[in-house]
Amino acid sequence: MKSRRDELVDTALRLFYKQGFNATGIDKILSESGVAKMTLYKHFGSKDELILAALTRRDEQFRDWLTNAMETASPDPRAQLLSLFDALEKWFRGQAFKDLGFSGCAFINASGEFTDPDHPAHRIAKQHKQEIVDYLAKLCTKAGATDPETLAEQLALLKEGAIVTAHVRGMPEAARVAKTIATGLLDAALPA
Amino acid sequence: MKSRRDELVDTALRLFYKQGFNATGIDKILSESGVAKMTLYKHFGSKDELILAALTRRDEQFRDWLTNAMETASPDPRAQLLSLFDALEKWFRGQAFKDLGFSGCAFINASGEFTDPDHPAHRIAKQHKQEIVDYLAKLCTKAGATDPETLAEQLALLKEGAIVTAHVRGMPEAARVAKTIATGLLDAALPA
DNA sequence: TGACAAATAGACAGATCGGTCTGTATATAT
DNA sequence: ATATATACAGACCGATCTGTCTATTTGTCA
Repeated sequence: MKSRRDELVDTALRLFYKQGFNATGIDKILSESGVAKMTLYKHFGSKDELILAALTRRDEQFRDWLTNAMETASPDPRAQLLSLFDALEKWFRGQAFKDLGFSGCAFINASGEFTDPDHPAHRIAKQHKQEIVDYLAKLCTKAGATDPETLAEQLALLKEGAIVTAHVRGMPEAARVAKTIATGLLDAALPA
Repeated sequence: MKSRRDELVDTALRLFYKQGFNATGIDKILSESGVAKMTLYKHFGSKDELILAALTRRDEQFRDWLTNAMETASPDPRAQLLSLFDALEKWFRGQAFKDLGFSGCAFINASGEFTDPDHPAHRIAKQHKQEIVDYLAKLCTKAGATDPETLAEQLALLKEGAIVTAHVRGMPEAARVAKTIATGLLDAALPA
């Protein structure tokens, strides 16, 4: 059973993601979640704190989904790395996070609204991206890459490019463009 | 000499870019530009129209800068394509658009605040990205690529990945990560 | 000098914002 | 049954938002 706090965070995440952070008012979150205003301010000190809680929830949710998708795709680390882009395409096409749809990356969006790198929301975004790079580097090591960190940075950059292209241009097939490049990188960087 | 309209659009672009669209109020644009409110509403029917004008200005400004940087870098189309990433790194480090600094891509940011693909701001963003792809495809053709459209899409995706990585993670060296990948793509796709 | 266009300052309206407060209802546990 | 914690509804506050209005000033051209 969901707590009132969970109800708030889930509703906030959904609205922030679809309509933006600054454009989403407290009152809309309250009416859509059916929670009273005082309850919000018992759990969170301010709207800003609710934003951070929503982003933290998204971080867990997204990385759980991604690592699960990649690890169930294949036992082979090389194939797992490539399956990243298959998972992305499903996301772009609205087949993951069905209650949220696809409105780009919540962390890229947050960094766009809070451009100051010291803003807490921007810091969470940076941390989220770093954790994904670290996860990819782990897989690259398992796959036998001689320079797993560099390879992970390259794959992560392809991921970001695919997300932006899919969202701004409405082009979910960007995932396959990225996958093609990634295949070439893995062929060159991994032992046959 | 700058018209009052230009003064408004330039100030609006600077504030929208640094602080976000929804977070920037009309009054701040007016006070920083020294323009009266009625003058704004004579030139533009609403804040939304000013947003569109600012994005349109940014489109011209950015593509002028980019194509100029690439075409002055070398007469060779292959080298021009690679110099895209040198230009990006200068941008990331704040050495281009000195009055604006670097706060990510204004069009990615706009798409993040106006996620609806039918929103006029999102449409302008999509169009901006498409025009850059078309320009890259033209250069790829000149460089002798057998499939210039695909190559252009790949290079554009690398560009988007570099921008996001540089902004969200504060990592201007992402331009070189992208350039390394691009070099491999060009080596494989262009005649020796 | 006089007419006209454009921009100015600033009050104002109506809505919405984030956040505070009071008072009531509900549910659990002793 | 009573005490306690939690959440409810909703009024309320000051600030801010976009957009409208009036009245005044500035600059230009004839």
